[in-house]
Amino acid sequence: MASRKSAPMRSREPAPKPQIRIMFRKAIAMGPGKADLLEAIEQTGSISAAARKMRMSYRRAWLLVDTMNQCFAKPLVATATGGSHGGGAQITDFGRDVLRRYREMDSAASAAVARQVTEFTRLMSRSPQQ
Amino acid sequence: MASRKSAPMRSREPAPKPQIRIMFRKAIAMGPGKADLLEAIEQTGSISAAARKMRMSYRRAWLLVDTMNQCFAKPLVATATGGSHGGGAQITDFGRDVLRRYREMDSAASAAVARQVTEFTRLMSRSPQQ
DNA sequence: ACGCGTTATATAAGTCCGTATATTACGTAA
DNA sequence: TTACGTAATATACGGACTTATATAACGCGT
Repeated sequence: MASRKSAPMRSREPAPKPQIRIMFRKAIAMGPGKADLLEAIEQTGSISAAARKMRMSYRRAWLLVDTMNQCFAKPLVATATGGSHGGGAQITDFGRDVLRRYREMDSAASAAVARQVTEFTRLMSRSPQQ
Repeated sequence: MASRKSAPMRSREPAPKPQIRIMFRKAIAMGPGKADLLEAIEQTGSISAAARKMRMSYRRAWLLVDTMNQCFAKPLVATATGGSHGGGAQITDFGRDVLRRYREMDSAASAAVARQVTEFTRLMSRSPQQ
């Protein structure tokens, strides 16, 4: 038998949804994961707390923030070391603007294909793969 | 210094573009790469020739086809072994319909966010990262 | 002075994805 | 019967990504 690595595992219901990814050269400047991370940083006030909330390693979260900050004209996240709580991170006004624009694009794209996605779903498999 | 794996390498101009990915459980049932592979199979008549054309291994192309065929209600690609040319693969009528619908969704989503993407581009970095 | 929590960085280990390669099965043509 | 090109499958290897872990720097509170 083949290794079947590509076979879809049963995990959750089919949820076809368009994804918006803003590419900058070879890097993903903004996408679903980075947008969620930005919101988590805004809510928690630090990269490490956001990472814990999103169940990812601090290193990965830091790299995602680093990529975002480098891809855009100005930082989306401002960080500080030391202080009463050891430091922290906050989303900048510029970052809030980028996030808002991204969410708007995501909504617009989803709305534009909503009906087609529904029709598409009917074409997909129902029986569990062996 | 950090490993900087996430830093964007200079390769080509920024080309922000929304990507449509149709998820089926944890697998990508249809996306840009699979759509292109379907077209290559249609043009060449075999998985192996399509793989060569797309500069990917036969194994990868076969796995992508396997995933597509398992994610949908009916096969998108029909294969045959043996015969005058050793066999081959062809896109089914169902596959053509899925591909057409996917292309339509992709166009609709791109058109819906075209202007916002243009504005977004202005927010991105211009200087090459160090 | 010391402790604390975070940023920032380095290193090691494991996982996942991809290519490369080899093998078998298959059906038609010569 | 043999040769041929492809599908289908298995294994090994390498690279990229992810986590885990450790360490240093930092600045404020006690």
